[in-house]
Amino acid sequence: MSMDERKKRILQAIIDDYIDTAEPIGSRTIARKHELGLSSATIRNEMADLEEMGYLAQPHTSAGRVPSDKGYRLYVDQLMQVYDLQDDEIEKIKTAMELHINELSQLIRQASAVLSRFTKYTSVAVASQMKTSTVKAVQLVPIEADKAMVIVVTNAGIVKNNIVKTADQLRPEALVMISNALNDKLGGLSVEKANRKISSGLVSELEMELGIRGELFASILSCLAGCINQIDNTEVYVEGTTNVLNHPEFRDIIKAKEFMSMLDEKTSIGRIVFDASDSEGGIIIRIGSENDLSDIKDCSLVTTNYNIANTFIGTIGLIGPTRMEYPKVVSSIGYIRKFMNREIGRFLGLDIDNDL
Amino acid sequence: MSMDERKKRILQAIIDDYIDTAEPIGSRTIARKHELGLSSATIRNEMADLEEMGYLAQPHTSAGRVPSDKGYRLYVDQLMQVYDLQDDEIEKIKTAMELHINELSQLIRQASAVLSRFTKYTSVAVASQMKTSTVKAVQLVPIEADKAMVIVVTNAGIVKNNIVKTADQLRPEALVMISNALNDKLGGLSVEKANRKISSGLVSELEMELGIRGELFASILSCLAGCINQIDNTEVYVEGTTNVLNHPEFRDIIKAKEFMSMLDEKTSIGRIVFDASDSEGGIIIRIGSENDLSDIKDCSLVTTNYNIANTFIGTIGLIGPTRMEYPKVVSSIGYIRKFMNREIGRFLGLDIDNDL
DNA sequence: ATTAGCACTCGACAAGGCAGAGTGCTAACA
DNA sequence: TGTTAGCACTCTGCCTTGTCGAGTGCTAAT
Repeated sequence: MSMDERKKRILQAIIDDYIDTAEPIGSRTIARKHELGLSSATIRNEMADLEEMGYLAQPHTSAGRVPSDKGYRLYVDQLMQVYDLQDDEIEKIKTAMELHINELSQLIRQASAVLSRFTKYTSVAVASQMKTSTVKAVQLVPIEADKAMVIVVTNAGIVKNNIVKTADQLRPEALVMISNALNDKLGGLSVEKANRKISSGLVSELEMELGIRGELFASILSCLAGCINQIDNTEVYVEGTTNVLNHPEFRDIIKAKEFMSMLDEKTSIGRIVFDASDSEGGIIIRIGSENDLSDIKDCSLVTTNYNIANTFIGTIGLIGPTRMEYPKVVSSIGYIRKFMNREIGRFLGLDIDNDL
Repeated sequence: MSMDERKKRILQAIIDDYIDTAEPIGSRTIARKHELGLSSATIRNEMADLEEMGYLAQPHTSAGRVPSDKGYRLYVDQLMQVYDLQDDEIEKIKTAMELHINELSQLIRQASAVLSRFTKYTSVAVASQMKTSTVKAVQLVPIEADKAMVIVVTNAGIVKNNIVKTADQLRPEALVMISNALNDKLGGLSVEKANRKISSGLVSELEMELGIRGELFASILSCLAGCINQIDNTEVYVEGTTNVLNHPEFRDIIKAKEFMSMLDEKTSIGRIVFDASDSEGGIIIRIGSENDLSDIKDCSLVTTNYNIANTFIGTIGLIGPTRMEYPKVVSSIGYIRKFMNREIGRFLGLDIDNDL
């Protein structure tokens, strides 16, 4: 039995309908609603074939068919029709993203929120893998006689700061000296290297060069190390969790609860999304059991990476029932991705100008 | 008809049971489970009285009674027995709060999360009303030739920063001058006053004093204004939304959805929580219709303020069905409040030491 | 190869019946 | 006079039953 063109068209029709209605689809429905020029009986036979081939499943005898994960896979790979965002939809996204962005994380969160509101699914954004980031600037700011703020800026525009208690004897001028020395030593290093450098004798190195007693600024260095470690922390933003309640597959409150608890585990969902992301600019679709975690074996994940120039910054995606509106989801994510890349570039001052 | 002691004990028994079981309570249940030395018939008569007086309600004839808002009010005011946290519970909270706190907002979020996880209700924390904050330090940090970071620190330890594009001609030394001048001018001012000062001719004032052309640093000032405005932004943290799904009053998915959507409106729930907060150290309980917003007329809100010395910083609380475990909730919030106050003090370097 | 027809299956839904928990009322009791 | 026992009544939840509609597989005719 082979997968001929007719079977594909029937499968497509079934999946389209099922995505729409969430009800098992019967042969008559297809015969009526789609102009395939076939009777319900013929379609019935084809459907039996498709089931045997594993593309469809039957909840019970004498119900209609529902797509299997394998069916969805064929659908997203070959059958579904590209959905072009309408002008007004693009406008809607654009205005929703219109916001005074002050921090990179704000942009990411905003994008995540817009995506989930627009698609009515749950969005997950991971700002991760800052391991590739490099330290751009280190600065010490005196705040009070015995307190200073340590600030680290990375090339990706991430800013971390921390207040540290300093020795009373440290005068502001000394702070400036230390600050400059730190910039010299750490500027341009990757986060990992900077960390290693701090923990391997930077104190005594500076002690010699600056002529300041090490114990006076040791606390500053350990605080700095803390900041740098924070950079490496992957942040996970989940938006629109309540959207799942709109989908009939989560009508059962226990299912809904499971789903939401799973999303509350930010780190694990972050890992899943991150692991799902792949290579460069593509949009990755993971359907049901294709996902590693069994918790989401009834869900699909559509993700993409956002980045700047060639630096990978993070992943953003949507999660929903396997019965997802793939065409719309894919184009939405594609658009948001482009939008984010442009905004991030703009935010960091790289004037990349591509039209949207 | 008066509210004698016996009626109170019966009411207490009913509410205790109802909080436990979420089922309407009948006279026989009370007679059996509580040692009141009364028959079900007597209790029945008393219950009829309590209903007439408005403390109880009946879902329908021939069902048991449920407490009304008025009943809960009497309960929390006079009847409920103080719940003392067990040693192991305190330990649990303490270890959960054990965390390297780097930012004030992190502490608040953490406290909120712990509270919701411990009580199984939904927690809301508002870090708000920074209007009373004053500017402690302003700092400009050069990042690249034509970019600088503007940093503002307040007396409450809030830090905001922003990157700004500067004129090429501004040398780092000029930045230091401007920075110092800004500290002079704005240090100690309230957020509002600082804002007003910036917008009312600070540019020309500095131009004169420093001998630097105003247009060179106007962008810095507007960026600074942006930072200061951000300080004023109230942040709202909601944790444990999925907890509501555990309570039978939200078994209906529509109710659950309503509740969650309401919580998604961060600003409005923030306002409600904030409005509910009152005066100083007390714990405020708002039961059902006592709340201003009709959206939560089936919910109770238990809130308290956290602060440092005498400066009000924000509000934290729990939201759940009116059928709440008030005794446990109240003592949990009370404990978290003390804990936060101490940690905040410690974080800001005021070594207040009170045992917990 | 396709289609019409038919018998069969299964879930959804409404109607009816029953058991259990609770009430209000009345009359008896201490 | 307050308390209690007893009884008739009511309402919900649950289970059973019957019916309807959508869907299927199979067979025979086209």
